[in-house]
Amino acid sequence: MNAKTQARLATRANVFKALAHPSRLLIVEQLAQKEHCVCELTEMIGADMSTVSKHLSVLKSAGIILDEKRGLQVYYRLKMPCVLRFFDCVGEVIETNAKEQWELVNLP
Amino acid sequence: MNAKTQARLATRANVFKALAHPSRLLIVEQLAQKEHCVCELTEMIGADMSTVSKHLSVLKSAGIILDEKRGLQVYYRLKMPCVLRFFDCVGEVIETNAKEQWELVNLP
DNA sequence: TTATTACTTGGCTACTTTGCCAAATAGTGC
DNA sequence: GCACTATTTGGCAAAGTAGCCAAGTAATAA
Repeated sequence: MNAKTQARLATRANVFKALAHPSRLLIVEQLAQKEHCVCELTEMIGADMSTVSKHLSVLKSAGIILDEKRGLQVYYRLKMPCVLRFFDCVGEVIETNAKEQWELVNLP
Repeated sequence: MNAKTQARLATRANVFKALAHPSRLLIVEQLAQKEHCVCELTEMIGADMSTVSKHLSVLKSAGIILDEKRGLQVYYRLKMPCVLRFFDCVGEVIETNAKEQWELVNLP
């Protein structure tokens, strides 16, 4: 594998890494509905605000979300709505797995 | 956030986690073309075979790929081709980021 | 200016992931 | 049976990630 391929794969892997956390998926789902300030997302997630802020910065660095300061609050919104298309397939993968698990237990 | 939502998000995050590594992305890309045995993938990735085998087991546990033993070799193939749809959007995210970086440097 | 609110950053510990090596397993052929 | 090849598994050290607290920054308001 050459250096260019290596770099391309690492860049792509970073986008997946940014989405590979339950709290960050919740953030993306919520921002898909409408923009939210950090305090609202903190409330939903139920973690320390500093923790949520760090999750937001991971998503922002990956280029998935955007921030805008308005007064004291910082509002975040989805920058790349195409990531939502991922979710259908992920759901499909999970359903297939669940079905196979079920069939393993309930043998005919 | 209730326990059910928590569980749903954790399950989904696992699928993204499985894809969040350059070597595993290469594996998915290659298996999208055709099935490959572990030795071929090891050759492409250029790591220890035990390392590649562990990457394959991560993808298999996530339900993304399938294995089939034929003689001495184990052949892997893509089980959920829908994950390939992710790649277009990831490419879009990366291009947008790159363009913005470029504009930051080359101010008008 | 000081106080207050909303958020981010630094620092630390606990936990997880990665990758190599060595050992174990499973087929094949003699 | 034995040797050989392809793959998986266990164990360990190094690197990376997550989350909390405390300290820092920035906007607002008194």
